[in-house]
Amino acid sequence: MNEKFYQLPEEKQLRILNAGFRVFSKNSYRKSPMNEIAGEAGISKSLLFFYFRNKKELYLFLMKKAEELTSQTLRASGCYGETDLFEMMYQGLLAKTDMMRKYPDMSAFALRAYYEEDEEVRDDLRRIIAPYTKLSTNKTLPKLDPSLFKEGIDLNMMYQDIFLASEGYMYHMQQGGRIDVDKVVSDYRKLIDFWKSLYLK
Amino acid sequence: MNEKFYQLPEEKQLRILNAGFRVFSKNSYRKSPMNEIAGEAGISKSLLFFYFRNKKELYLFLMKKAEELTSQTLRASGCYGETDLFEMMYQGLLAKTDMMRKYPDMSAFALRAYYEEDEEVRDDLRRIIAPYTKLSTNKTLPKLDPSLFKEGIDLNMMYQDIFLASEGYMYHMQQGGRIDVDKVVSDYRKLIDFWKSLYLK
DNA sequence: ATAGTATTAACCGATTCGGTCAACGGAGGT
DNA sequence: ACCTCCGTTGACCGAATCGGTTAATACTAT
Repeated sequence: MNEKFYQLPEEKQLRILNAGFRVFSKNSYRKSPMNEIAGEAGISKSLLFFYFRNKKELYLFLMKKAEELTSQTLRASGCYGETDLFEMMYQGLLAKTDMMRKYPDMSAFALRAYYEEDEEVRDDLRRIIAPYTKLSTNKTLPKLDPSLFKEGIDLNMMYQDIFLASEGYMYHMQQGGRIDVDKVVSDYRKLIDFWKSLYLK
Repeated sequence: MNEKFYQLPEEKQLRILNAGFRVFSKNSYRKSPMNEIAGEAGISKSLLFFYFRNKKELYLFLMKKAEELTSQTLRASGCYGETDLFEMMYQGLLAKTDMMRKYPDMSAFALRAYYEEDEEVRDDLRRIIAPYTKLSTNKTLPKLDPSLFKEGIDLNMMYQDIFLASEGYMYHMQQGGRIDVDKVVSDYRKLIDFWKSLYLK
């Protein structure tokens, strides 16, 4: 892509990025026209083609950006340093919501790109996603200190419970256009506290 | 639509329905071509236009079919007659999985149609969805007998927990192509039993 | 004015779209 | 063998859309 893109005022860069995320997240790669992205970003199609040589380049650029932003945000959130399982999940969701404020459609875009099958981009796509693919084994619970939890609790089931509910939250957030992010966060915090009182000694 | 459609062997009807659900669920109404649906169903585009006068008619027919099938299946599942909250949710998920076996992409289609904004179908769509819209207040908990549950449990939070986790399950099921429906059901059953041991006296 | 840069309208050839229509093929009936 | 009916299709149409190019415009600093 054209280096000039980075010299743009940040607000304009953001508009273009988000327009790309938005359009590509709603339809497949092939069914997402460049002029629609340009229109959403408030620029002309020609200018979009000036910054990105072709559609494929823009698409892959967006994917790289998404991967880079998520891993960076997640690392900076401190959720990996958390020892308390519940606080760790809370920090994780906090990080995600922060990103959703700045890039509302990025996660939807990434999710869709993950399953994109179009031969024009498939291979290069897999190459970008590859490292992230193995990491998605987070359905299995991390190591926990059983002495912290009430007796008789099936920790495996507990983790499934809170993991699925958290995913249900994320699902809610992405569904149906705009939502009150702050309310979601505070609701989730309440749920976390509920779980703590339920499971912790 | 053409009455001849109903005279088709059921297997062929099913193929056409599912092809429509599939294609319309992956892209917006405008970006879902008729020839793609025909190809997916294994018939020619001409024949598809023989059964359905135009794209709009097919789309609305599918929506009506989806609404009709879900409400009917849900009613027949007996989940409304259940008094036990947990068993009620289990029956509800059972009904949904049964439908997913026969119409794998119907719920994804219905979900997407719910937010479809294309002016060509928007108004007629709303008219079909309207009754179902008010009903979606199931985020608030039904009436429960507190004496059945352990003391000190915040029933409101408990319901949010299991409701969200259930949605997380449904989310899992729809995501990422084909999955083992039977495994999902048995996993969910385990989770239900876990909740019972956790919350019930 | 000038030079350089950011931005666009207009255009191009190729493809796709919704929809039509004449024709094909097979299964009786005569 | 011929006819007829009917499910089905390939070929076609005009319009729209697509990715991408280019020549010209608007803007800005000198």
